[in-house]
Amino acid sequence: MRRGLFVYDQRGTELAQNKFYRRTELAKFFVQHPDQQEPVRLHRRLTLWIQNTPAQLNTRYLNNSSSSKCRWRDCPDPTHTIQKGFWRVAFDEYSGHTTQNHTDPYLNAGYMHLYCFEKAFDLGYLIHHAPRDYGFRILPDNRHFPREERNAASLKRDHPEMSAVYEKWLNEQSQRSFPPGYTGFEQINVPDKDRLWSRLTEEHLRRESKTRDTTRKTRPGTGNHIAFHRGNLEMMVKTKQAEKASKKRKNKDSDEEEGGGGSDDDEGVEQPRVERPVPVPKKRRVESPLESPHRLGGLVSPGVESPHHLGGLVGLGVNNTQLGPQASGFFYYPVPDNSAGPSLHYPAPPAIPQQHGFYNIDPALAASSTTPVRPPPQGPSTPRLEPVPTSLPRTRKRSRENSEDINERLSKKPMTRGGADEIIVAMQNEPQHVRDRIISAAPASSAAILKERIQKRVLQGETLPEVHEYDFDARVGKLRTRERLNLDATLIKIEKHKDPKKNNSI
DNA sequence: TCCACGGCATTGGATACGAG
DNA sequence: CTCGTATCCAATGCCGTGGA
Repeated sequence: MRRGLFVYDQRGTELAQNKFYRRTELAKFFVQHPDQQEPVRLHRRLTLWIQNTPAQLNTRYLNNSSSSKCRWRDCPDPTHTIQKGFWRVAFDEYSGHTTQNHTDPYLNAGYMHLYCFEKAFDLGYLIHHAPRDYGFRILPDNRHFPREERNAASLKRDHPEMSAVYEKWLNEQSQRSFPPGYTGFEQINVPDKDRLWSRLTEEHLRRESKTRDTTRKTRPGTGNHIAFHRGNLEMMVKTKQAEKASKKRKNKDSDEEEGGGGSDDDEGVEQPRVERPVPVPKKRRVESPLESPHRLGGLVSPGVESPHHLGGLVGLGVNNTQLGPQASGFFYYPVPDNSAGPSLHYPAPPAIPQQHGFYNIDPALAASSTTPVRPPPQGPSTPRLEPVPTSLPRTRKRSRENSEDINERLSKKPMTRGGADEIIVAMQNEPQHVRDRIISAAPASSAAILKERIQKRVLQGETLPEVHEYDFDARVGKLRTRERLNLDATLIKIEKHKDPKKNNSI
């Protein structure tokens, strides 16, 4: 087995950024992880959650928006973005822990569009048979987390009726029959209306408030929204590409007109335009025909793809000639909500070693770089107050992050003198334009306190940038006299309240 | 008081463009 | 070439308003 196929990020939690996988590779990941036998992976209990794509949770991921990319290499979207409104599948390798909320439920090994999953695999078959045959589960995400206010990824987030849609679709799947040796990792041809992504999207659109629909329609825009593509990722991508090509064409036309162009028009005869080819994304390897049955005859055969295309699985012992349902139409139904099938015994998670937050699955193994340790959530509410370490080279990104953190501090009212001192330290490593940006975003009252503290520290002999190097006056000047007096009085009160012994000492 | 509705704000992704 | 910024667009959340 090829080592290094599933490389994790530095924290060992998530598949490496910008790494995308072929169908066969994903199947390997689901069925038997290359490192399954290693001690660090003993806790691995893979569950694929069918879920909503939550909004405003990028800060919860390890690598912001990179974490939530679709991991299928042949995803129709060249950017692999799973946009809000699309359904997705989360690869939760440690579901025994996340379900109990002992680990952060938003830190998963990876994600896929549900659209892509259904295009790449036989979802209906795998939901029923994977627990017994392959040792992983596929479940609708209906979880409630004890330590979360809500499950923003829940299938039922917007409408509880989504569960019924899922159940209905699942029941329909049980009517299907399969040839011997069927693995479920085949690509199948099914009309869109019979895909789960379509059923869920249609129900979602049917149940959404009129307001949302009206808002969508009245907004200026291209119209390539969910009510148009209805969850069809390929349609969305193609429409977007066509719009882009059209826009470029228009721009080119107008440029030519402005520059006295149009001379090479064919005698005024209107010719059908040829769309410009959409640029191929970089670093995307050209696949061999064997890897994609679409390239073989243009279409997947109406039946199923030969399991031989899944050559990698044969070596894993998951060629399903023995495991598959010998009696066509037989379906194995082990998966009511949140339960495990008979072949899946998920042990109770270890005791929680701390009152709050999440914990590492196996602290003893945390030192290993490949340990699947889930770090505490990178909550947006935890501002970094330290200055950027001087050992790291200063970059625009770091400066921006630092200035954002400082601005967050500055926005907290009222600011104390101690707080102002911390911010001054944090700003020291930043160049003037960054300091200006911080100050310009600060409330006038906070800027006033900062100015006062800097003046005091300079007078005490500290080597700080001169006060005039901070663009305070624009901010402080906005404070009227009465406001300044009020601020001063408030400040004194705060300082007294914080430390009565030290009051008046500043 | 509750609820539906409508408007606006926020957030995040994509992209073009410019600076270093 | 990389990184940062500005802008546009879509989805979603929040909040005010008015009617029952």
